[in-house]
Amino acid sequence: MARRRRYWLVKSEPAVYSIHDLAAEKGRTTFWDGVRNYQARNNLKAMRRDDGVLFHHSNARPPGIVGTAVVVGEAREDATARDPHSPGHDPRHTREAPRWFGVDIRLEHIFDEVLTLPRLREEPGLRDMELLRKGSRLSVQPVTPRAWRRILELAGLDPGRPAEAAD
DNA sequence: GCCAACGTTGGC
DNA sequence: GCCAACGTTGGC
Repeated sequence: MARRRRYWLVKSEPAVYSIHDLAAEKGRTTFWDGVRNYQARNNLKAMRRDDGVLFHHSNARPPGIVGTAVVVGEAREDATARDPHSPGHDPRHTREAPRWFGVDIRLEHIFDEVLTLPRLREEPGLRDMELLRKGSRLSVQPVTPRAWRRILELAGLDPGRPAEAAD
């Protein structure tokens, strides 16, 4: 009955919103909003409570994966799309017919060291990651269980809950 | 700062 | 429906 846990990766520019900003939030939890790409939005909508999230710093020096979070609430309307003063304002979005969504995530771990893109590229097992594809821009992307486990190993963490254990 | 990659827009 | 123009992302 239980759905298998899924894994995701979200990007954020640390100058805009870093993992340390997430750490400073009440309950270390935030509503992940502002996504304005349909594929990324569809990934947000596919997220379920307890899914694992890799937190990536883009446009950073160095860019890389800096920690993990967990999905604590499923997709709901991104009200910033209704705010005329928001850069993500979209007049096609209404409360009644929402077009854009966000999810609630809670910080789990901040890695001791950034897993930089060059470091990740050294890993044969991670070659297929969307993140490492040339020109990859998708800001919310799926991660395979295998990649999740490898990345947590590289970060020196126990991959945690036995994600692949019998349901 | 450069620029490749890619999504979106809008004329036709 | 096509596709050129344009804007954005994000590594380097």
